[in-house]
Amino acid sequence: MMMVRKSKGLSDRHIKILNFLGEHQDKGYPPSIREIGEETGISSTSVVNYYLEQLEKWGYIERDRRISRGVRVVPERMDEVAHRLGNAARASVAQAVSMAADLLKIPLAGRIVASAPAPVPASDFGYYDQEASVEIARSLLPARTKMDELFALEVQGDSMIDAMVNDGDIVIMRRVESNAEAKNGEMVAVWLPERDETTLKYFYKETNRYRLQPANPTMGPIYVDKREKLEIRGKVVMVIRKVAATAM
Amino acid sequence: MMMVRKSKGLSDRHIKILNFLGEHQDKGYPPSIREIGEETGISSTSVVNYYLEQLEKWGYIERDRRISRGVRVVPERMDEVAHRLGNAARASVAQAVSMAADLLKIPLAGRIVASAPAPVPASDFGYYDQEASVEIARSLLPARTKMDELFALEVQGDSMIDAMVNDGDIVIMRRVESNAEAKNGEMVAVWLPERDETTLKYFYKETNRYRLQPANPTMGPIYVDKREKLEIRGKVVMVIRKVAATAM
DNA sequence: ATAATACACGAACATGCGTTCCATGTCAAG
DNA sequence: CTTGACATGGAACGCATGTTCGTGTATTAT
Repeated sequence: MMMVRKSKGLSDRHIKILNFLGEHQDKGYPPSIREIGEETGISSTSVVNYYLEQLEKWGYIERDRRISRGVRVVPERMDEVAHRLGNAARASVAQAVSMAADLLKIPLAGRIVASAPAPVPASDFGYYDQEASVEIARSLLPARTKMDELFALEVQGDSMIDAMVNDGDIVIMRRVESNAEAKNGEMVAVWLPERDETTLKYFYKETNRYRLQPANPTMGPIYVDKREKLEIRGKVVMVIRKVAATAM
Repeated sequence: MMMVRKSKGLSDRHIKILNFLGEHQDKGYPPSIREIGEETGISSTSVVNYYLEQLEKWGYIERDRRISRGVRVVPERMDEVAHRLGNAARASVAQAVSMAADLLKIPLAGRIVASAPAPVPASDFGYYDQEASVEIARSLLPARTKMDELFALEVQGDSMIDAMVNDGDIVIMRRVESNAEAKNGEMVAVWLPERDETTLKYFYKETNRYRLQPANPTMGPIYVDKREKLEIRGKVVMVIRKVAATAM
């Protein structure tokens, strides 16, 4: 009689480690044993090594013992684990697999209008149907941008001219989980529930208020008292305008 | 502000190192200084370090000094060097795996300012081995766009706000051979020699004058008498704005 | 000729980082 | 209760690797 081996292994710690390895690929180099331990709450390097040896034996990772940070995930086996990871992790893993892609397919989440909150894809969006998507060369984005944080919106109406954005423009946005993620000086899409208004503005947190600065330098800022509700729907990463002949 | 580096300065050893860094990516982790030295025929680690510092200063690689093997190539800069490498190397370096016709590499011809005629690439430029280019997904452009007609300009200064184009924006343009090619309602870059002014406007030919209509609907048109010189430098196809946090 | 640069080497040094060994805790089988 | 396979920590050890420094050699400007 053998012990109760939890149905072939992959404990919570295994998962955490695999997850971290996947996410870490963006950095361009693998993590060290100590970094893995720190991230996964394992204090001893020997324990991390213990798990890495198992993962290697089971074929989830490959290691090069002669070398610092000589560890890498085996992409084929990652799919097998994907359902036990968060979606973000899955995306980062999947991205790592086809890392050669110079072209990012960014889901088009909907339209942004001044009079309604900007649509934001659910953070747990399963497989984004590429029905509607915008393709962007990776070279246009800051290095190390995670594609699973990005989505696109089409601007409707010309009420955002103060942001130098017009009807038909496409804004590429990065999802934010909370208002706190927005740093001063970043351009964000803000929803002001009490005014029923969405605008694109540079965001500045001041003492007792928020300052929302239009991109157009000839226009003045608007101020929002901190007691007023304010919801940041995303950070603006890029604006694309397809210029077509217009009849006037 | 994006500066373009003269390809001068990249010695044979720089190239070799970049090449090796690119090829080594397959292994899943970056090489060590000593490995780089061994591969490129440099016996001293300090010399390798010497070159890595230069490459970092010039923006070809990024380093994390705290970390072993903490070096990574900057993909955007790599294809700039690709033509100096062999084919095999190019594949691994530029990761041109899916470099199908999905991605257009548009030469960045220079800058457009209000006070000078917009630069236009020579119509006979066969090889664009320019260091500077912008990559655009073909899906963003109208079908059947000939890529050899396209070029890109970076906007300098905020004097084109009336066209909803600001400092740092990139405009993708289509070359025109003569003024006659511009049709009513198309947005063009116009050079007005008698006023020493370049502007981006919607173009309309009227009875005795040209009407140049700003993209911003809140602003009025300007009129140019047909006797005045007017030179159309290109048609605007697309405007791209990379939004970055700004300190204000 | 002298001085200033840019390149190049190799050795010494300081850390980074993986490995190994030992102690401890847990739990189920005998 | 004892045993033994696992799981976990912690610390020491030692090779791996980046950094610094002294020195040497061309090339070019003064």
